Amino acid sequence: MFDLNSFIPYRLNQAAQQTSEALARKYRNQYGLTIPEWRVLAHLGKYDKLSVRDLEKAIALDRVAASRAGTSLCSKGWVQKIVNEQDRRLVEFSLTDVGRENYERVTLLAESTEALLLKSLAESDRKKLLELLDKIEESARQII
Amino acid sequence: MFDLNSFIPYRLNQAAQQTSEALARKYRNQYGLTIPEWRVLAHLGKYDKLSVRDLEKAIALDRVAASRAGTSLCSKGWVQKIVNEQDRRLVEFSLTDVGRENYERVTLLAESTEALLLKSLAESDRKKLLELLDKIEESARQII
DNA sequence: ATAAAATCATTTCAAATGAAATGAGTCAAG
DNA sequence: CTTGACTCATTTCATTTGAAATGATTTTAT
Repeated sequence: MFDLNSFIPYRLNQAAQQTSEALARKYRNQYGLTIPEWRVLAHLGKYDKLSVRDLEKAIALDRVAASRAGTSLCSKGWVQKIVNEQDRRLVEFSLTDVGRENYERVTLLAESTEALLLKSLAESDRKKLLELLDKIEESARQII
Repeated sequence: MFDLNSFIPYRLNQAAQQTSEALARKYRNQYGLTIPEWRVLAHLGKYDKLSVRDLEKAIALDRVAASRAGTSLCSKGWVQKIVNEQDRRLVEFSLTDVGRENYERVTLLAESTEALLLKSLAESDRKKLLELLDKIEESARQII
């Protein structure tokens, strides 16, 4: 008998949704941040300068969402947009000083929330999970 | 240095999205079915009679989505709605004969697609993954 | 018995989303 | 050079989504 509760795609969705909601509540309550904004922030913290296209590729936001999240972070004063002088089609997003400070804080919140999510898992489980997700994503990409 | 790619909530989202998209393509191409419709179908295959409220609780669709998916399956002729005579607020959804036939077919497609997703995993990995997702979901529910 | 509160499914409407259109800039071929 | 094909970010607009409103029914409290 088919059981949705042991059907991996469904369970991945459930787990993703539950964890995203938990995280989203934290970000929203403490920083008024959405998940797409957080992703842009997190990626800028690591890569310094990124165009909308870079973001689209790197963090699985479509370009409209990436553009909107970046613009919204700009209006918070956390991010600045600078047109690339070599190629004036490109808009480079980067963290402001305030953005960098908040990046540090939000990252701590993200990490502590992740720790709560993983509290009943061993460190080896975390590695194992990432490895399994890698394989599943790889297979998913091959399905037409 | 914080890395989004080893951040569990992000990776769960990625994996869920990739697998859902792969599945959704299959359902849409072969049966014109959406994911919410498939979930309702799958659950009706197992539980026979379900109200919108039952569906909401069981398969993580809000009641609007559940109602819409059920109604849409009705207009395909796969599902019927019958008002419960004991409690006339309740609308019981159940599979028609055609719906049951299609349930069998779609379930096979779901299982074969799942097998493709898991092709590089051992059977023990599948169990392990479900166990890890259980624990994470449980923890997520506890986060305010 | 009756009124108020609660529960149910659906509808409505405003917000979120994303595909296609737009406008700006670059590249490549002649 | 100049034209036409690309590539980029943003805007637009139609669709999707879900919170709140609605209308129907049941339960609870008096």
